[in-house]
Amino acid sequence: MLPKYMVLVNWIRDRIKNQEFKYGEKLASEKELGQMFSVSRQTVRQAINVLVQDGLLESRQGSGTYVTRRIAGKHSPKMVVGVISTYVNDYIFSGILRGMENVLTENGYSMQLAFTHNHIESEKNALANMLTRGVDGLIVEPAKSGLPSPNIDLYQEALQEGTPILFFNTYYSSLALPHVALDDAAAGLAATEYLIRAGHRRIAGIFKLDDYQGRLRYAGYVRALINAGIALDDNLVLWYSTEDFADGFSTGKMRQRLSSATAIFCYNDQIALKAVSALREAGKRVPEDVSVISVENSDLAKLCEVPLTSVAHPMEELGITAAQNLLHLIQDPSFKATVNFPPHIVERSSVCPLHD
Amino acid sequence: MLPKYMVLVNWIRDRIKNQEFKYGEKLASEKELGQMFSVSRQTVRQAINVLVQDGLLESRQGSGTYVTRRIAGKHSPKMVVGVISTYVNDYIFSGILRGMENVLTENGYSMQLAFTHNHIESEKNALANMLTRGVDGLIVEPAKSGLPSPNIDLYQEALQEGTPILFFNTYYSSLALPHVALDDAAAGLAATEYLIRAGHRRIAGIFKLDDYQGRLRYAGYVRALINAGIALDDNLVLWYSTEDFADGFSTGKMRQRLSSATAIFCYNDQIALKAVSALREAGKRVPEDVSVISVENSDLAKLCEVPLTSVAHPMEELGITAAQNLLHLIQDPSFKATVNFPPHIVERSSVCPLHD
DNA sequence: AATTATTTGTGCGTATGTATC
DNA sequence: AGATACATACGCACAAATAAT
Repeated sequence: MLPKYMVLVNWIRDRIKNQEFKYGEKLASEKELGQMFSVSRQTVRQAINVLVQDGLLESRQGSGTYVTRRIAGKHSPKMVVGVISTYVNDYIFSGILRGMENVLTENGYSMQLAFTHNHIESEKNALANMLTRGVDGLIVEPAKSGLPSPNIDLYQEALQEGTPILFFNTYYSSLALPHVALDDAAAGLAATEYLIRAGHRRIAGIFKLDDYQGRLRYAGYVRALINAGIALDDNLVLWYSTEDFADGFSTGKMRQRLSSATAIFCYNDQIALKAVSALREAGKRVPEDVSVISVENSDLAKLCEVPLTSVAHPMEELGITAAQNLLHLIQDPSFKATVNFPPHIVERSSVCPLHD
Repeated sequence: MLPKYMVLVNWIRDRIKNQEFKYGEKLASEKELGQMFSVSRQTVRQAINVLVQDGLLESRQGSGTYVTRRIAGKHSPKMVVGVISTYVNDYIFSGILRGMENVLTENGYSMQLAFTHNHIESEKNALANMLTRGVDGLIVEPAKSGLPSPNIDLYQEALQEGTPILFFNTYYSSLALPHVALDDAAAGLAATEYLIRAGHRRIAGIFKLDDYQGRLRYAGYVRALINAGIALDDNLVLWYSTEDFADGFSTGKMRQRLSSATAIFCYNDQIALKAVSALREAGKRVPEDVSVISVENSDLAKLCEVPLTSVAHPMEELGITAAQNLLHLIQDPSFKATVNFPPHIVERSSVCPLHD
């Protein structure tokens, strides 16, 4: 049997959640509430006290009891932004982090950081932790964005509590939340068109299947082929997952499936380097026999033996934009924060024109 | 006029502060307290309620009211560790971060991160922020560790509040706080001895002056020379600061000062590469004319034109150890957390034996 | 500018319920 | 089973702050 004061607590809390009692609004007086619920004034006070401790209500002697104003009110801003990313060691992430950190500290915010290693369970823990602890906003690179997410309820909960969320690098297509990312479809399109312009027609593609970026880059790749009137050959398309790569991706499969291609579009620099070694094992030279293009433009791409032509990732700029837009969102929840960065190809020496 | 219940609140709070009421101890019953202070039981309850909300007391129905048992400090554990580092983009830091993050999340902690860019003022802000917000412990790479720090009072404040502090990479020699770092003196010693064993005697050194690591590596360098009976030539020693490097360190000075050296010990890979280009501009070859050894063993050292022989930095291991030891310190403030990692030279091709 | 009604804050007395020892 | 302690609940009175008249 729920105590009377708890019944009242729940009644008020529900009404605040449903926006029926809006921020800043004045509650009925203690006497009135007591009459409404046929309880004593002391009981009403006990209920109100719980919600004051919770930070949902604020009592002003002689005036009344008010629903706490979220913006510019007493509901103290924590000045902390939660950042959840997939990988620490990722080359791209250190650039993004640099950008975010500059913007956040300049604006007096500090950053709470967690990594998911692209595991759903870690993401769940990180989200729960941030929500419990309380952050003013979340910047998240979702885990396994290419697959349906079981953490959607946690994201919803955060939104209901008024915590703005901004995705970066990738996003869940099923959630209508803002994101800041490289335009991955355009990147796939541009890279594939680049190969087509160099005369290639048998163009293979290697894509990551559990990240939504992979799907989008694949979509761009397919569109480029269709636009050029080239039939899509499923044998030339290879999908891999986070776990595949960790297990030591077998290059045997690569050699076999890609043997007839004259060019390969690779999901990122890391997999591109794997592809290059696989090709070398098969006795093929890059770029003379097979051209390779990738996405990321990391140090790896610059410094490896055959410097890779690659679609640049706007790391630092992306981090800056993400942080700025989240801060906007904190001020104004209706702010349109989505940004897609157009791709930009950095030419090096891993692609050459096809000559038969 | 203070309300009666507040008088009681203060009375109890004082007694807890003075250890007169100890952790876990049972308080007098509400009725008794009421009689003692000649107030009603309701008033006593109101006072107790304030302290329960404060986390100082805990009421158990049917049993009594108890002083909250707490772990070595004023506040309940937040399960958050603050990490303050100098640079985001630093190659070493991403490895350290990876190690720390793994340990912290495995133990249910989250990480609040801030960067100082090696500026004292940023460090001050970061520290103040962490202390205000409340963290269970701090892992700090101090800024300008080679110079006297004006932030010492903030560190003291944190310690007084019972927040353990662990330094990493470097430390303030004036503060008796634990640290986890590469043994920089031993690194300087080992690297210089390596050059001496290769027959070099005119060995220059380039050191960073505002980081304590620079001083220690210099100390190791000097010791190696003395041990080998080589007189220290001040003309062969070059000092630079964070700001010098940011301004675009002039290679002219380097060329001039180092012209007579046959080998150079460099503070890190970054400055070593600067030195290599300076030598090249002066028409000297590395390693044929001048040998170069550095500290860091970054990707840069591996991938640059003349791969650098370098003292390896135990990045990930250091991060793991730092996080583990901080967690130990949180449990047991008397834990000896200091670790100095022995240096370990990775041989590449930037050093060759002296032949006249 | 002073008054008054309203609203919350403080404080007490009492009664009953329920968990613990 | 009984004594004790906290939990819930009601009623009343007055103080202090606020807002409207």
